[in-house]
Amino acid sequence: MPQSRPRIIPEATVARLAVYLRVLAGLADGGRSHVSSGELASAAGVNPAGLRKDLSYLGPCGVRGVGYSVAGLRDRLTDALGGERSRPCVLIGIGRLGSALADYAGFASRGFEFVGLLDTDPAAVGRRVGGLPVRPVAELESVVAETQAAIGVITTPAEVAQSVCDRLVSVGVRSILNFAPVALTVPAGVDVRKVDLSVELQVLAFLDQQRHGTPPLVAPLRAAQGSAR
Amino acid sequence: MPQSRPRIIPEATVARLAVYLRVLAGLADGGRSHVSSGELASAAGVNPAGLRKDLSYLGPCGVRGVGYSVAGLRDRLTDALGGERSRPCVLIGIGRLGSALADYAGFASRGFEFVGLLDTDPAAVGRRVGGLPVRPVAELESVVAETQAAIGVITTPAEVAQSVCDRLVSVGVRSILNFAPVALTVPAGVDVRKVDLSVELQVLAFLDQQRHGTPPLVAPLRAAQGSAR
DNA sequence: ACGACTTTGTTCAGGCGTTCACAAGCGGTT
DNA sequence: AACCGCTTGTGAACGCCTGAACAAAGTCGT
Repeated sequence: MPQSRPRIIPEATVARLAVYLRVLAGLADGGRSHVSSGELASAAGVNPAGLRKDLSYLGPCGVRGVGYSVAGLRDRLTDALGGERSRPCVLIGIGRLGSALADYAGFASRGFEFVGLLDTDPAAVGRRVGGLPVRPVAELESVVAETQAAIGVITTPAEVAQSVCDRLVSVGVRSILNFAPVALTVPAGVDVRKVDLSVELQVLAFLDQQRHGTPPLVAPLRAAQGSAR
Repeated sequence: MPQSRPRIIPEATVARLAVYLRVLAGLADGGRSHVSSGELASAAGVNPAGLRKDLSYLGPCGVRGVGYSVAGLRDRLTDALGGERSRPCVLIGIGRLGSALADYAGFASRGFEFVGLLDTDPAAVGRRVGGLPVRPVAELESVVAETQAAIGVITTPAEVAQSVCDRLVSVGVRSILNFAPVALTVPAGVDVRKVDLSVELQVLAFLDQQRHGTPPLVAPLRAAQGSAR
């Protein structure tokens, strides 16, 4: 028997699998029973061949000549991405961004449930956000212990992000989503993903400048060089 | 003399340059005059050699044996990423996430200024968010024309994101940052960057399950897989 | 029942990004 | 003035991911 199931899946593929899953959920709601790789790829914004390669990491999921069963593939992807069980998350830093995340419906529908909201600001503590009371950040350790939170989301100012991260790790959180604009250092065995909104805008600005009207910007020290394009 | 200046800069490098710039700004505030690649790389969470390679796309920026001038490198990066001029942005979809972005201080400090906030909800229109009044989305075209907005940020529900995107493109916006969970299709010459919060969480969930739930299946040839990232 | 069409799954080559290792260059010291 | 240590900048190898072509397989029509 081939034990080819637990093939290692590239991280880039995992991210796309999550996108496919969302598209499939929409198709299932629309009553579709089958999809071709071409249609799925177009809806997800990727290459059809790449999509088939991504899915092939899960083993054969489709029927040749027909396509993929929407419900079947959805279930298989759900499984591969961690099942349907609810994943408890704690969120530290209930500012505007934190509040927005706390009651973003897109999380709950995918099995991510916020079970703890923490903030240092006494004015924020006690407020209810998304049906949950904000608690003082001093209770971080006890909240994680009570709720068995598996994922920590950091939306604090940059200065305190590392200390919050350290405290999360110390009580057993191994998955961290970081919105603070700093590079967190964590011990091996802990996964950190960083979302950096300013960087996204700055990449767009760079691409626009590069493509559009590239003025011959040159360092004042060196002589001017042509800016071909 | 080599005229190697307009080397193409990989997009991944551009994203990291933005991170270096932020770290340098912090160092400059702290009064530091010089940094080594090692220290900068550690603060940015990347490999020192990779950092030097990234910077080398801009031409020689450092002094051998000494390091990089904090102020000098900061200015050079600022220039490379589009200068210091303010970039006007419009934001469509003033829900909780949109409101959070609208007065996020991190954008303004990097030259990104929201000049138009748009929403369909009549209850939202007229509210002031971050010192700017919310206007009806019907005025999208005129707002972009008035303000010469260069970047569009979409935080609408998924269903209307494509139509908003089309309208932005039709009035000349060439850079779009999309928070809606759909793949936008745009004509050539338009750049779209997508931020997908659910996907980030789902990747974390997958990595956790993979590491935590399957010890014996996959051969741990590379033991102690560190996940520094 | 058979053939042809459709669509998947896989294999192969190409490009890109990352990492390591070394030579070049500058400042400080004797 | 020359040497030495330190740091940058770059060239090359490695691995990963992406994109395209091909074979396998199942279904529909006749």
